[in-house]
Amino acid sequence: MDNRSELLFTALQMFASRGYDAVGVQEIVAGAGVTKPTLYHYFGSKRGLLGAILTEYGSRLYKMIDENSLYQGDLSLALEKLAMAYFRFAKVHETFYRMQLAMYFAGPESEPNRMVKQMNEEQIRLVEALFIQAAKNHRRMRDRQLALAATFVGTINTYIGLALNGYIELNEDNAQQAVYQFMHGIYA
Amino acid sequence: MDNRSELLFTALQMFASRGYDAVGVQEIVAGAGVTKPTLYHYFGSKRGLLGAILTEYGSRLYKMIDENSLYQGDLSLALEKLAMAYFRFAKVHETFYRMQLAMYFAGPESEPNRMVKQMNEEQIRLVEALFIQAAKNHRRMRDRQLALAATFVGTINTYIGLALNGYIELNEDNAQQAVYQFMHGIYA
DNA sequence: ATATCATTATACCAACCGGTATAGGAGACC
DNA sequence: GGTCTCCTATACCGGTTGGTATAATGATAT
Repeated sequence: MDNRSELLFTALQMFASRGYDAVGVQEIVAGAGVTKPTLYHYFGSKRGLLGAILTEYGSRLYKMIDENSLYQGDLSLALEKLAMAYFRFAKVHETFYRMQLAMYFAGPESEPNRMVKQMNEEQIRLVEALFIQAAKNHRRMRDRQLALAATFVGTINTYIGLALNGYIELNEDNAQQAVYQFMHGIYA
Repeated sequence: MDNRSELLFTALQMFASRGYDAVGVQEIVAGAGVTKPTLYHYFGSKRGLLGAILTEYGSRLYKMIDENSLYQGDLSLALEKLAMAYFRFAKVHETFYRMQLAMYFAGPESEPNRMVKQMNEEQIRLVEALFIQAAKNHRRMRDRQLALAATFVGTINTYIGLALNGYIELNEDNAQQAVYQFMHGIYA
């Protein structure tokens, strides 16, 4: 693995387990087996390194959403597929998902939060597209698509958060339950 | 306000908005209008300061749960009252709730996370008591009370998290919706 | 009056923070 | 062979980190 990837991977691991601010640049380069100028050559700054991580995995996340938000008349079915895809993504990229979730809830005046929030908004916008499609058949959803998308992603993240802390598992049953709960919320 | 309270309040504010690690001890004492030895006299360390914050507000949180988890035959009603109490608490102690939520999702090897997790587990244990009471009438809930309590608190926190980020409001409607969703999850 | 004790300030510590100036090595192109 | 460009190491920067040794303060108890 080249030095750039080594740095990305090492930093992600450390940020996820101990937090962005608690990890020093020196630690990262030591863990990656390089020296500081190498890091600053590729990423320019510590922020830049985090940005590269978010860009790298963020694009995969967007792609995942895009490929799994196909509405074909059955909203429950579409959401179940999307929920399962989210669960799979969180399992495959567990470290990244943990880091991203932590930063989403981090202090609103912290750099990590600002950066992740952008990613989250794009994410919600993509999910919103699904609800906009579905709104053609579901009148009650009109003009609420953004809030619905945010709530849906929030629900999914609740489950993933619980799983990351060992309370539940990310299986098909829980995906169905999440969607079932969510759908009842819509029509309530 | 005495120096101890001043320090507690200032630190809470700063931790919530920028994160535990991003805030220096020097900054806190400057914000509180005192000097370092004062902080170390009262709290012993930066960790100790965080611990004091968690103890102070944690006890209020426990008290709130205790006073609002009375099961009298109607689980939905009990959960709605509890959800509303949570919402009120999060609104009154918004800064604390934001900080606590951030730390709950923070890296599992970070000190703040370890400290907050203890509080969270106690919290869930208290909510579990409500489900244990209710399980006498609801057979399907037996042996699942802990997971149910965790999921319920998770659901509540999702709503509070969404509200903290401006997506929804913490009103009675949303409390009812949260409980409604949650209940449908139970019987699914 | 004096001893006691909690509280607070001045001044300091080594270690580490993110970041960089300089230069050397390596492969590609001419 | 020379030179150009990309990459990386040594060594260093000022500033800040969490934490502390020492001593002065001021109120209280005797």
